[in-house]
Amino acid sequence: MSRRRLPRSFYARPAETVARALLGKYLLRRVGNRERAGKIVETEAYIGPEDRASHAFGGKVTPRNRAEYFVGGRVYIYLVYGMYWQLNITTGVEGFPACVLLRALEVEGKSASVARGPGKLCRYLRLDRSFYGEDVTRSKRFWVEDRGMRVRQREIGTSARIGIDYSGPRWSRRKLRFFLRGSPAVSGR
DNA sequence: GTACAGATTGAG
DNA sequence: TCAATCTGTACT
Repeated sequence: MSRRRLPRSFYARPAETVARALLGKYLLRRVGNRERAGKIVETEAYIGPEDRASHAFGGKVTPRNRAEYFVGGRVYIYLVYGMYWQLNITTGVEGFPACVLLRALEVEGKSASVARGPGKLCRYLRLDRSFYGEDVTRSKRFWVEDRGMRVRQREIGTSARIGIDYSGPRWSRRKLRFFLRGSPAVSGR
């Protein structure tokens, strides 16, 4: 099986494009001499300073969200509800705040629910604050691989993003969530 | 300093 | 339906 780490150029595109393109790719996490891997089946795009649902709405910069402005291919991770980590990978160019939220993985040989949902995804891959700003194009402990899986457009479902009702009708309804139709690991209540 | 809500989850 | 649990942010 071909296993190619995704290069910087993959992430140097609009968040919406990258969010779609990440479906069917694999997240790899090295823990000691073991690896944990999972196929990405659900993502969301946060597309820039005009996106009311984004932590960087209006160009806001804080200690927590500054990584969202990093060049495409770096980790923006933060804690929600005081207990769950949320993994994002930045997209586009340095200085423009856009990213993709990784919401669910399908893990071979494991229950479909093991990494179903952004909090559980981070728990399964053991990702936390120490990965803040990690460069996934270079990191030895965390990266994304293309294993040659082809995803057809019609296999991709879209919907409004989850949990961002505070962002107003225009942005909360926009279809910036992407998922592989039929995957048992896709979240949703 | 204090109050409050959040890109969620699992129990009841 | 609700509480856990804690940080960033707004406001006193």
